[in-house]
Amino acid sequence: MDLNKLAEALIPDENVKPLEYYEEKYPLRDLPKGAQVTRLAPSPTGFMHIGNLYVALANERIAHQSGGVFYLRIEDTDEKRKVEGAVEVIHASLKYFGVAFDEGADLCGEYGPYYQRQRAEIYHAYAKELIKQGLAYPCFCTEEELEKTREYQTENKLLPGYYGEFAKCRSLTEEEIYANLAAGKPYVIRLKSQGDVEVKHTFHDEVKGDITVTENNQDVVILKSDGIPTYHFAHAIDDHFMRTTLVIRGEEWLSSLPIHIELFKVLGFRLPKYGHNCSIQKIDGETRRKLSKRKDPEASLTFYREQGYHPTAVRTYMMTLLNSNFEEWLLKNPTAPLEEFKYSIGKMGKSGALFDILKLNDISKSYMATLSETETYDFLKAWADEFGNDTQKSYFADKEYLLKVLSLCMGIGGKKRRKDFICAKQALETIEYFFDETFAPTYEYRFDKAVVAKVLAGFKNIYDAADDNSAWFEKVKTVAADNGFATDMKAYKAAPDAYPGNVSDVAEMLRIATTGLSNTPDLWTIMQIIGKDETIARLEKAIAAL
RNA sequence: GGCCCGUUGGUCAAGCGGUUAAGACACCACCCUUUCACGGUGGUAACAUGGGUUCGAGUCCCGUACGGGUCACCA
Repeated sequence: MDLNKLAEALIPDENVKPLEYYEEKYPLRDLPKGAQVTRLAPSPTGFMHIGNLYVALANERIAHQSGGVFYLRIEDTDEKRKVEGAVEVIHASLKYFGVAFDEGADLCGEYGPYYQRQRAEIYHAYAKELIKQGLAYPCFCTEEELEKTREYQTENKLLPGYYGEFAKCRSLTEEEIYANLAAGKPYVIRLKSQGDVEVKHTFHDEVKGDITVTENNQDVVILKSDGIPTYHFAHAIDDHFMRTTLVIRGEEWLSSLPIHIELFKVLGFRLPKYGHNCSIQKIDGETRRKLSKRKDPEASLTFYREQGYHPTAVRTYMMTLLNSNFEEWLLKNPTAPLEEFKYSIGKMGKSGALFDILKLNDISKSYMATLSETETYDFLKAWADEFGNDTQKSYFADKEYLLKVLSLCMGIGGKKRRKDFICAKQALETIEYFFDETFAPTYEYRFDKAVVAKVLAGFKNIYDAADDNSAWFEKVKTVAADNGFATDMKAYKAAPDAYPGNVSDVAEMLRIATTGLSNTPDLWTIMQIIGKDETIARLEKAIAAL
């Protein structure tokens, strides 16, 4: 068979350039020794998974730490999954979490285009070359035919797929091929695999260590019937010409690694290094599974923006999942920028980690406690402007008042900062009681209504907004004593049964009455902030509600 | 089902043939404290399982179980 003629019939020369052209156009990058070129290559589905951030962060760290390049390539070879505006979503959401690309889609760069659909010519040039070499061929099999052989294979417990004797179109005669073409039959281009599944090699994965990989024997499709490459083929071509040195990607790719190895080999390209990371999982009843786009809101990056998690907190949490020695570093360098941490690919977990929102919350709280009240104000305001409801937005009308509230809740000026805020949404919800329009208490006391009534009334009668903190507390004690509650904690602990309760319990009643909550910052300051009239009004309201 | 990967407290995890098996989150107790927090101290709690190899195994080997991934003209 005249392979040159076949290649020309399938992919005419006028549509492609000579191979040398591409090698010259995309030269080896001039980078310092040891610099890594990494990438993120998502499909433009418009949905950004937390796993995208995870793997993006890993790639970004490696590239920038080594003085290399981190770029964005859009894998838009699947028409069905494409969504308008998806690339903006990718940029916007990753940028929000502090991940920036050096080059790539919608940015400048010498190795583009960075959209795979725009690179058709390169794929065609190399597909043509493989055809010429007899390493690829057209396949006219229909979906039904493929389905039938698959059924036969499963029935007979054979390895399913298009390979060896099942690769019917491998042995098409020249006449048959041209007849099919003349008849206008749709076809794909398949790799003529040279591999043998019985042959195993050990392969060094940057994350998993030494693993065994079997040779590929599948005649995988490299060009679909619409002339668009499959992921596998595009991956080999793109990562070669974009001069990627290290591919960190999800472990779902591990099983197609043999295909990629063969593809790089037949194309004459040098294989990049690979690291396959595990996916983030979630416990669902008894079983753990991947965080699911459909079932788990926290799988989506937009979730964290909507909840108002600080991007740095999310990034910090991702780092703890990404590198096992990160937390230790963070403990020693609590205020250092995350970039100073020496990220190491070898320290990535080998097994899938469970997503732990409690841990995220803890990290968030600690991070929020490092902000000043004005930084917090700005952060909360930005969130409220975008996601808050109207009442939450109204909190920002009186900046001075809000700042006082924030400074109290954050423990500004105290010896140690409070850690009341997790995310913007939760923060605005916890300060609701400072605002009349959102003060909607459900009073839940741990004491008899009669006792509570006496305590509240007693306090109301002697309350004076002019009292300082200690004078104020003396009055709390007075009310406590009047109702038989212990005012001396030591005495109380020595004989707890001798009293109905202690000052702490009295303070709790007052706290619930004025805020609706049993857990708030310093009560005296709260009363100062909401003011005398409001304090009295709330006490009266609470008494009336009993 | 075949192939590949994995399995240390509830969770994230150190560990690289000899350790009282770190640390963090969560939980509990106590301390500090004029109330709520913060903080401090301490505590409960783990090497999936059965066989080897070895003077000695969480660490090496084999089997079993369980979990994950994958078997497309999707990425």
